[in-house]
Amino acid sequence: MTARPTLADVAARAGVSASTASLAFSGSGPVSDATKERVLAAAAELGYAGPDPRARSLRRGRSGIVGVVLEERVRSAFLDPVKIRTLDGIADGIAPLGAALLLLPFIGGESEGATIEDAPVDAVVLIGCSPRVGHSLEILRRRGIPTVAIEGGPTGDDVPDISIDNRDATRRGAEHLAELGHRDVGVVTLAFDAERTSGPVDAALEARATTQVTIERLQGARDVFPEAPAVAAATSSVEDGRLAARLLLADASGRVLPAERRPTAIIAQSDLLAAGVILAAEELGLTVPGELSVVGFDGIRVDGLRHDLTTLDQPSTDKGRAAGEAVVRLLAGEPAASLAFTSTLHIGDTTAPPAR
Amino acid sequence: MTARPTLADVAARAGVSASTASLAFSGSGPVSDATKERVLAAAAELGYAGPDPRARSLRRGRSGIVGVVLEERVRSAFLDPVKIRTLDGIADGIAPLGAALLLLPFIGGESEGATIEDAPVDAVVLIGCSPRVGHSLEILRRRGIPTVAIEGGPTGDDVPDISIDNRDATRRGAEHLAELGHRDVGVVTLAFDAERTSGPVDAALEARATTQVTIERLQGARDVFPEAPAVAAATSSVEDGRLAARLLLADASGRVLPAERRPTAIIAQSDLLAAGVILAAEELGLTVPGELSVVGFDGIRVDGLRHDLTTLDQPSTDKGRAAGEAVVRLLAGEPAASLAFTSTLHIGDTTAPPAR
DNA sequence: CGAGCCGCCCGAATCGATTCGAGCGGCCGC
DNA sequence: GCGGCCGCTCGAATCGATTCGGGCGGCTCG
Repeated sequence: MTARPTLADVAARAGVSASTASLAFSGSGPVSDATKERVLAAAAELGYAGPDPRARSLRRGRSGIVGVVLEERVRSAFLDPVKIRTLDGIADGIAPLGAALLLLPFIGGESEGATIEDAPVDAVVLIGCSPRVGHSLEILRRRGIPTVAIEGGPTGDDVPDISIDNRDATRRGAEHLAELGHRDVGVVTLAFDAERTSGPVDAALEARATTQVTIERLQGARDVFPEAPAVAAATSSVEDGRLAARLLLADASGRVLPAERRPTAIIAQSDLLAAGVILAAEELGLTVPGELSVVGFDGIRVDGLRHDLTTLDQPSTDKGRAAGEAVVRLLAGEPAASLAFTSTLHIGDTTAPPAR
Repeated sequence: MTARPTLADVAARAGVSASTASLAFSGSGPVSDATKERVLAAAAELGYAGPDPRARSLRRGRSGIVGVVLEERVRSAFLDPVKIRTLDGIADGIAPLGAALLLLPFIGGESEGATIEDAPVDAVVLIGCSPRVGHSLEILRRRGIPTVAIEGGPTGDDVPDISIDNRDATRRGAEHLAELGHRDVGVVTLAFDAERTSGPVDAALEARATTQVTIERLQGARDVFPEAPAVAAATSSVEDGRLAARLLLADASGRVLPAERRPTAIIAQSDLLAAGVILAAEELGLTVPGELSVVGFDGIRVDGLRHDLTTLDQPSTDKGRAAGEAVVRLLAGEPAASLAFTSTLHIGDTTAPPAR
């Protein structure tokens, strides 16, 4: 009695065949009420908990699960408000499927268990801003799993990409700084490559960049400030923003640079990075926005930040929802197109005319 | 060629049997290097993407997936910082498994797809503070799925429960108010039952309560203020906190009650509710903490709240991690015990001596 | 009264991989 | 030179449910 009862056991007890028992459970086939009742009664007596989802999904070819690839440690994804909003939107978008969301860890780790190469999913959403999208796409294409990307960069015709106007939006932020009178502007960027190389951005790094978002946003800044020095942060976090900003504002020994040798404004490619930039500035005795203006990207509220950040407000939830809806369409066999949203410039209290 | 190749196709092409091909892939069995290479080559030519996870999990009896039951809409869970911290901890705790996390929607909806009764999971974590735990437990027990609860209330010996000192902690918060001189204290509670009945709490509602956390925290408040009136909120949100607080602070027409007829302090059972209480107070023209002291529970930072909330800081992440570790132990066939953490009182700027 | 039809149930194939025991050469040792 | 052992490969059973075609008995209509 240790083994869990199977449909066959139930059928035997009810005195019917396994096929009939199956029909009785799924309710679809032509089964007399009396028989169905007998099967249900037998199931109750045996403590049968319904068809095994593993067997069912093998047979049906559908598992009712949609994967979400976070392309980084699950835990750090939970700490990123943009990701959470996006997840929220995805959950909303796939609601008509009634499917559950499987959080897939980044690949390349030493994980034993479920990864993108090996998970029972009907479809997958790649949440980008990541250098690994290319590799993931290849695996999914090979497995023949319908896929939707969010900020995936160039994905090919078979994979709809939900994105925003990264370059235009950043340019609008840069123009806002230019109008205030800023001329010396620095940029703190997201990661460029899979190794998440951090530090000053040079031509070599730009050349081997694989993250579309980083590049587009940098281009937007360069559209207005072609000479702007840039520093890459390893991750989108307050701490890495702080470290990157110090490279723009202080010398090697950690002393603040003289006013003529440091930027009067910094464009950060995420709000978390911007919060780190502000933190670094204040640590160095610089006031914001008096001595340093800061522009972020995302439009989230950063926990613990005392400022109303000037930033580019992007519709994260809408992006997620659109991705979810695209998944639904793909699973229905319909085509799904790529889609681009627009961000709006929110002017807070972290930007002002430069002191000099 | 439309059909995806199977292991049998690969085996045929490599000129070996399916069993040998399987061994070649899993790498464990005794297969000569030459054969393995031939199989791998054949797989590459055919574009075989590895064993089908559905078939594999049917045969192996393991899916490499751990379910997390949020017991409410996925989207609202993402909006609750406590849940997110807990998820973060769970992801950390099950890391040695390399398993992915399946977000299971609350049950009872009209979902077509994966739910707790019907999802290919190896184990499940129930995240509680919810009235539905009892029902969920029953289903999982029936299915024979190892389960760990977080704040699940009485779960039975087979299901470890990870909890905190709800009653003691709330009592410490209440004592803090008593020491400040408060005598008239109100309580805004979480939901009591599956219907999430909101409004004034009476004996009848308490009698049919199914949510352990709500009861324990209420008891903690009553330990110090036995007569404290309580109002239940439908969900742990700022808005529902606001609505509940108005029932304690205003009359039916929405006018603020005279000082002698309203509490000088309110104990809220979550920080989000506390934020709503503060919002309600300010809307009614009451100052915090001057005319109303507010105590929360959780120790999160509430987005947009301008106060440093006095609250009971609970180790949400640690709770999640402990739950994850318990899952690992259960899956290894080892016993896992229940565990209780303790919260610490954080005194912020929302509590002060009463005005009168 | 007989043919046909309809409703209900059963058998068997199938989904795709894993795993255990058996078999088959070849090589080593006696 | 022969028996035994070892290493590799293969067959077949199995995991548990779904599904399709067929068949059987009863009812209806001609």
